[in-house]
Amino acid sequence: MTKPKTWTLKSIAKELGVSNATVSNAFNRPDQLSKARREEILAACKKLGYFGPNKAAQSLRRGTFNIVALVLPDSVEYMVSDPVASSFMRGVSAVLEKNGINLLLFSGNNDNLNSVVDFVDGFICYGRPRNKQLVEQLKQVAKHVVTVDFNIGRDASVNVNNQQASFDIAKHALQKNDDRVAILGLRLLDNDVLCRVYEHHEFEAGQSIAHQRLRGYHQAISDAGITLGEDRTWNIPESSERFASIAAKEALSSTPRPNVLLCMSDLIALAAMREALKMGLSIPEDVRIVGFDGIDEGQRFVPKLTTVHQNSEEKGRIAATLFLSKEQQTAEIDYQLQLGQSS
Amino acid sequence: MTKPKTWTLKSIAKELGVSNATVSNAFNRPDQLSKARREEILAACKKLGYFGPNKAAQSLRRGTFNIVALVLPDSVEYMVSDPVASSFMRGVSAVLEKNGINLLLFSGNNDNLNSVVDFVDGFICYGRPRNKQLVEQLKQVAKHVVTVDFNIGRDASVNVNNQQASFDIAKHALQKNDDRVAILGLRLLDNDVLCRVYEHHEFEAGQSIAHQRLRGYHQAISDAGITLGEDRTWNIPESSERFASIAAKEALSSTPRPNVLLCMSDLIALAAMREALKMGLSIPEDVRIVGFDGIDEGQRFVPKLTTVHQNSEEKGRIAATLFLSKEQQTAEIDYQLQLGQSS
DNA sequence: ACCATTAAGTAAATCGATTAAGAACCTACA
DNA sequence: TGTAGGTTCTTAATCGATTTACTTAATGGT
Repeated sequence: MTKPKTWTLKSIAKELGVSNATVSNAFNRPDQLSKARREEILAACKKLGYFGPNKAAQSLRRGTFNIVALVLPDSVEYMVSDPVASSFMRGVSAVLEKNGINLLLFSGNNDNLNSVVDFVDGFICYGRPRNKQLVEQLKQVAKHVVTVDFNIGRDASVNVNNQQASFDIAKHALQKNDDRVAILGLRLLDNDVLCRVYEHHEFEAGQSIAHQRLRGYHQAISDAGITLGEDRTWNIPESSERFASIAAKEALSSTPRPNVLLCMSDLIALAAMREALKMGLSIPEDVRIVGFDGIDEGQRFVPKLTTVHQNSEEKGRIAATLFLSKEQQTAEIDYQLQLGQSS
Repeated sequence: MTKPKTWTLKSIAKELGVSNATVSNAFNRPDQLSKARREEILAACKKLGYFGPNKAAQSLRRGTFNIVALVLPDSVEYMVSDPVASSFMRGVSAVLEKNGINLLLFSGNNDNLNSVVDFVDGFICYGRPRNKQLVEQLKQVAKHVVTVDFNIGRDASVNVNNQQASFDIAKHALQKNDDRVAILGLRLLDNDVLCRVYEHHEFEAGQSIAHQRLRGYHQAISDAGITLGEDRTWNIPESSERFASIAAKEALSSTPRPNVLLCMSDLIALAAMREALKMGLSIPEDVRIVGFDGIDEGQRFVPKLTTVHQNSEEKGRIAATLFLSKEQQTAEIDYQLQLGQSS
């Protein structure tokens, strides 16, 4: 009597001699049919091997998917390499998993939301996507959007006060007004290359994390009565060991040799410490180094890294919770200075 | 003249005074209509703000999704914490991204494939999912399945010879027949607790990675003429610093104190090295420690970790490529012994 | 001038479900 | 006894597309 190899609601209904609607209701609206009928239907389905309504069809009809797209700043590849980003993802997924919602990874390199927008309930964007077109689309897309670490005036956003935090850590690192400062910046420029940055005025109003942090540094530097040289800022295109080492080596060999290194990520700071030690410099006597993020490895390194700790996992949890509640609000999350022996 | 706030193929067709089919063809089958008509339609769509056929509807009709589910052994949370797993994901995503395919993360704790099966083209399973029901469903699901590091007789699989690799590394670590060996195993048991493992015979035929590695160790140990004590094996439920430290401390304080520690992951080995150093032991003089995986941090640690390097990223790339090609085959990938100063 | 192709476009079935509206029957209360 | 209300179930429209089979007109070869 089993007809199709793959059952559908319709074929099940025909098989059992009831209407489509009744089978659907058996799964979705128990109050719409008698208890006896319902159990009879469910039992038959289990026996026949029908596991319930097709989710894709269900979603098309209902317009809900139980899937949220996590929009990454860059490729998925980059994301899982970065401990901070990983923590964030951990937080997000913990909350979503608990709510039976699946996570779709979406690279910030894509130039079109299109390939996923019709499959998801909305978007959680972790950092400004590298592709500008994507940003424009996110501003307009007719689904729920939560942004993290940047703001495009959408439904909700989660932020750390990067400028204040950078100010605090820089202030801590700077001691005398003849300190020789260099900045190892992360993604100050969009050009994907490792280089020094000479023009600073364009960052005054920038909204990216890097620009916010840079302003914090600048403020602390000028408060300390120091004038930052024009060629004392490096742009590192991604938070990787390779680029960071090159930049650090370059900075530490430049004249005048810096005795304070302000690094925009812990990964960069760790690479810088390794290079400094390799060059025979002592930390913090010859050069003081501070990071940003608060990753585990920084606390295990000798000397222990001084950095700004931000609880990325918590950030992820908040972002996901905000998404689920559909509230419209902006959450600012805390940070703490984590003092080590590197400064 | 613009009627709906959100355009559909149908409303576009009506607006332009052509049939449904023609609009669809304009997007999907250029050869089915005149070039002029096609360009006219596409231009009109762009102007009206219709971005092309709804993907969910398209997928329902076509039965293809451009989404593959990555089935994780455990929670998403765990996955991104583990550097080896992250590398794997990096490899997978690099290949998929290039092919315009999106990645849906699916936790191995789920007890039902159901919530995603209707949304994806198939599954790439990284390691045996923790939930047994999931395994059963994967065996039967009517979509393409590629398994990695385990085998359920589905379409394709990618494996490392764990047993051989473990044999090799253990052989290297063992030097004399009075060596006192302890094993820090990862997920030997399914019970989620940190404990010693006394019963070994149940592992003889086990197919999990942990069991394969254990057999490799056992073989090397017996080849070296050593008898492994009944209480010399620990089960660590997950590759985390916390659990690993506790187990390592316990092992290193046990009697007789081991002078060889075979660790089933680098994360465990690193934790063990930290504990050993903290206890004032020298490595490798007092205790030789070897790991498995070949993560970056192991190579930066002092002393450098001796381990089995497996190219996880490559593994990911192969798995994804195999998935896309829909070939039916089993790939075995290489590993290398990476000699450091820890043994 | 005739028939066979080819091109361009349309009508209608279909993918697998949900749900508003209504039919049929039963109960109960005034 | 008539009617209001409640159950239980069905009919049919709908979500937003794709695709097969068909119509019509134009082209070309002999």
